[in-house]
Amino acid sequence: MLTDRQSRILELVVHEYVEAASPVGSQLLCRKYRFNSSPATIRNEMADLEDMGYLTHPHTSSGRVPTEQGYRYYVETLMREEQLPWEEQQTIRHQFHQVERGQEAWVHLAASVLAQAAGNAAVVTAPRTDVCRMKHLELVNLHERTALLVLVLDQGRVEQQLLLMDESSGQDDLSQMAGKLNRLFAGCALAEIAAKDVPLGDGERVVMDAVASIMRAVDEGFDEASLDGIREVLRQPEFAASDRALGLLELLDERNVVRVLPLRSLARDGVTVIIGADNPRLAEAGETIRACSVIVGTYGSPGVASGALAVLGPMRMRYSRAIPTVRYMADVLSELLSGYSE
Amino acid sequence: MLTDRQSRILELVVHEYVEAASPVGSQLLCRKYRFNSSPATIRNEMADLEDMGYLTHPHTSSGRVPTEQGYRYYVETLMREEQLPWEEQQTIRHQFHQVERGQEAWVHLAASVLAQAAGNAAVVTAPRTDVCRMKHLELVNLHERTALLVLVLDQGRVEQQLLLMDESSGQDDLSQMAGKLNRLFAGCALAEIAAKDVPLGDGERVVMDAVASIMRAVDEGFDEASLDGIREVLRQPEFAASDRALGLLELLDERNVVRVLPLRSLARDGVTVIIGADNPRLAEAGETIRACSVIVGTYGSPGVASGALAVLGPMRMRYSRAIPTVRYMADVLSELLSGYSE
DNA sequence: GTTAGCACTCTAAGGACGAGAGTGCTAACG
DNA sequence: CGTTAGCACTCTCGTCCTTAGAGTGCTAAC
Repeated sequence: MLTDRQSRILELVVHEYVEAASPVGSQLLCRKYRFNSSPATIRNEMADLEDMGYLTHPHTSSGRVPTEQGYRYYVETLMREEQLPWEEQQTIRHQFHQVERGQEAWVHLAASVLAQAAGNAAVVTAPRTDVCRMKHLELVNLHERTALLVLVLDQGRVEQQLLLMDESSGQDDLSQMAGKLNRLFAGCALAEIAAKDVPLGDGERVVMDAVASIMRAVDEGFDEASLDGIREVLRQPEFAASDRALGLLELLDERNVVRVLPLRSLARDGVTVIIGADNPRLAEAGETIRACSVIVGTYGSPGVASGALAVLGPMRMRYSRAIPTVRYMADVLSELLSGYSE
Repeated sequence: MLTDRQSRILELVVHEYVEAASPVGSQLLCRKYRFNSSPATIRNEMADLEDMGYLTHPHTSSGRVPTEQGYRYYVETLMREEQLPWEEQQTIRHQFHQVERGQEAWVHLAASVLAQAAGNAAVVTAPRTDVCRMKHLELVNLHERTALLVLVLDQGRVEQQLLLMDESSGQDDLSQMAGKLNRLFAGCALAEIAAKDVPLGDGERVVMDAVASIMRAVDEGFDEASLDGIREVLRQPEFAASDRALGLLELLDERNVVRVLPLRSLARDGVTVIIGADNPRLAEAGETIRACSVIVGTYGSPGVASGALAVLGPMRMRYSRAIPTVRYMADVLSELLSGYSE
């Protein structure tokens, strides 16, 4: 257990290091924060904190830097979350004001807003249910035997697929077929479609096979996710070396973030903070992410539809700000989602 | 006009500098390429080439580096385009083999394949016609008064928009309305829809207003584009300094590449190579792009539907490889597109 | 016109050096 | 006994110097 003074010192070291990004020494702490102990005392305490594993030394004669454990203790015990200032809240809300452009755009926007608000990289996964249901399908004739299947799932997610039909059929035929399939299967989950076991014609078979394969991919596959704001992270001094920067870029490709950061399985109730190699799931993700922290939250409601959101930045991150931002953003997205779902 | 020997030297300097990324001196040229003139002679020629503006000196006593003008002369006059090796061709074609996931995915894939093949960043814009035509629209009931408009344009481009209807209507009402609007307007361009001047009900008005605004945005707005492979470029030594890297990342955001690189207006017939601040349209784009080159091509056929593709990399780029890659890729995309359009 | 020779220039890498910041230890203090 | 002043020690960082190496430009000879 830490004494009050030790706590105070640890807190200040974290605070100062997060702001200034350079190791913090006993004098600085003493002067800047009007500590009523002498530098020598602080040094002694720091040495103790180091023995306990909360601080380190980059080299013999430099100031102290928090360890992973130090950050963790700070976040769990010492930190006071800042309230998100009112204007900030308004700015966030405001950006969602005029958007009515479908789910994908919505997720993009959410990631971008979160990244900006948190000043770090942000990931937002699209909302989804446990098993998706087909809401509506449409067939559009593109070219002789080529048709476009447009499949609307619950939550307004839209998937498309090209179909090569056995025989060429006009738009009217296709519309009629779509109508029939909609009447039969609208509102069904994958299992229910299979259970119905309705006899289908050749063309209908092709369509429903495609539908099934899309729905299976959505059910089993990785979430659709949008990523934004890596630039903010790369601006930080820990990524000044270009090889590190490349490492991060390689890791955080929009196409595979969710593979590396399986947000849904990382998220617990409320907001979860993962510091460095904290989490076994992330430990394999390599060097780069071990120098980073991730703050994960969820939005929506478990029964109906839900998604996850996360802020990712260097371990030296302004947690007291980033955590409430994720919290607030989760609320906003939940609210918006409830206006979106059935 | 350059003498044969001068041409030879310029060619070798470009070649060597592109490969090794460090200024090339007279001795190296002499040894490595078994020149049958002495270093001194080469030095004299180099000095002449420098006077004529084809080469420069980073500092008094270093080897020579091509200037923009030097690269341009090389590309226009000296370069022999390499034939893309057959396996490479197959690799490219192969990657398009199994894709049937709609236009957006197609464009993404194209950008990714091009980036990989050229070893540089790549941009591909979605195919489009001069004015888009609506092919089909669909209305899906999401939530009381909220409906999702799914609009399929020609070339299979799908746009979505949420609609807030005046009064709540069931899926049946919506489908009926969609049917009517399809019968009226399917195949029409924006102007033709306006010209028809059909009297519409309140709900129909809302839908068609949304349709018109989407189509206007597509007609007038920037092309949809996909970007990939910036990492390849950042790996190059010219971007080792992290501020430069950040500059490039800022410039080449997927959301605004086309703003900076208006591919369609840059492209001429065939393949266009823009070296450095060559092109007045790019000159304003700032420092970063002035150190880069862009190779632009088009695909599709002007009357029907066409798009643009580009490779972007440092000015020190392997043109003899990148140019044929763009050329070949343009052919492949054209072929694929013709199977896609009406 | 070409080339050998040479003085000159500039970079890159390594070593020396002092200033500055910080530590750890010891001994004195309240 | 906890706290603190004092001090020697360590390590970084920027600067300066030096040296090796690569390359140039010029001149004079071939």
